[in-house]
Amino acid sequence: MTLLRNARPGVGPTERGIPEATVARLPLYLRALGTLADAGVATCSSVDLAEATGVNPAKLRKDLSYLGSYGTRGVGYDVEYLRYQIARELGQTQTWDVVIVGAGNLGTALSTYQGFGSRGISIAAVLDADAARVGSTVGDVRVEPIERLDEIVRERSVSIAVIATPAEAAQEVADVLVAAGVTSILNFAPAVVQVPDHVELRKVDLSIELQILAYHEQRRTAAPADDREASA
Amino acid sequence: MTLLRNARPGVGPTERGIPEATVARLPLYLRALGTLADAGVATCSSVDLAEATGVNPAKLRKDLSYLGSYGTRGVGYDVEYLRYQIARELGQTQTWDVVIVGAGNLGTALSTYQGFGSRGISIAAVLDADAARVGSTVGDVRVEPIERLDEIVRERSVSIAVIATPAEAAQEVADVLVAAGVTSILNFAPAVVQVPDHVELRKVDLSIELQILAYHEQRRTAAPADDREASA
DNA sequence: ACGATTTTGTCCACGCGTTCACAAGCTCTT
DNA sequence: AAGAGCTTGTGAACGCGTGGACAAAATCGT
Repeated sequence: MTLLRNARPGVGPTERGIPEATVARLPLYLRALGTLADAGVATCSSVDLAEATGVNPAKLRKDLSYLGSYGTRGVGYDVEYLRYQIARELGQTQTWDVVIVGAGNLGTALSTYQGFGSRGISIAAVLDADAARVGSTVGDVRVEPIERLDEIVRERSVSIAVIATPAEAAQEVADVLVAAGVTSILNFAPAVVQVPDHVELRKVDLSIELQILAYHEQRRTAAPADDREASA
Repeated sequence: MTLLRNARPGVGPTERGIPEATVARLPLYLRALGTLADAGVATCSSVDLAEATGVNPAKLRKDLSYLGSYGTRGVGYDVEYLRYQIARELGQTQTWDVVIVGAGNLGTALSTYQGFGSRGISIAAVLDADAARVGSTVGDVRVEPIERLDEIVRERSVSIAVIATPAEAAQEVADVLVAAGVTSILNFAPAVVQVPDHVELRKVDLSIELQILAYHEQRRTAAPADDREASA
């Protein structure tokens, strides 16, 4: 009866339309479950997991309920079983080849990030437009020239890419990626990038995050001595 | 008349309680306005700005209306004037000293990020626990030993800090930061960090972002040939 | 075997954010 | 000077996400 969640009317149930907010938290649960498993814990309650992840217990249970009924009332969740189910839901039973465009500090940070491997992510290639960087090695892979981007994406059927270039290059890179068949892009460049509807685009802007913090700091310090320009 | 927005009843107006979602978009508008100003554009409509930022025009107008009535009906917004108003609202009329903990690739990427300066952000110090990194230079500043963290934060009255350490060190670093008086933290370490209520904590997890993309890719490819384990 | 205890799964109410639609208000032309 | 044409600012409806509260269900102890 609660089916038809994200379904367009008349098309039939979209089946397992997990809310975006929930999807964003699943990796968090997965990480906590891994820690618990490493510690030898076999079973945990929603309250345990909630404390380990900083999430409200009711919210956590609701999140998990979207995947199915994997818990046991009165007992809790089997750590390994739940871990597998979340990993499967996130698509981590397979390995995803990811291309990273831009071998600056950020691109290098991503390329050398430990822990992608255990989460179904494999760095297929790192590319850069700067000839001085091409040929050097970051992590396990050699830096390729940007000209090979299209070729590499097609040959290896890469569907996920990361843009870690300067802002000026972002849109052009995105266009090449889309044309080559990439359908999910993570953009770190501080620029608005346009992609077709069928391409999933997420963006992370490090500068914006700091500006948000500065806003809160300003409000904090401005609040006590208010009055100025208040009513006007 | 539109005062008393986020006010708790009986306490009096909280004055300018701008929704969090709006605050997160203001830096985006600010960047676009900078681009327009550089291009010599004196005036722009909400539709222009919306296109430049990829935001719905109505949403953009509502966002700006939280700051005040800075537009002119029938005309649009004065680019320089609006730019100044948003910058002021975000606290960019002053400069915020920021401490970066961790001089790995990510910490280095942040330290060398161009464009913090023009957004009221100044890197006060970069610190690392690895003696091999201490003394080297990233951007303009020398890398300091982690032991000096408390001292530096107190001396320079730093209120904003970035954690770019391995996950294991994150909580300990956060504790030192909070004890030293930091009230806003941006955490890049893949770990759940606990801070007191009065401290603002934002987190960015590069691995989680990629896992979310992988989820969507999986759904995309799994959808056509469905049926498997569907109804059960 | 049965009641006490624990914990899940979910209903429901609330609040925030988004978007539409339109009145208010400004400029420009005639 | 008056109307035509824009564009802002906002009221109102809607939908999503959150969290409290509780019934359903499983285990444990006696």
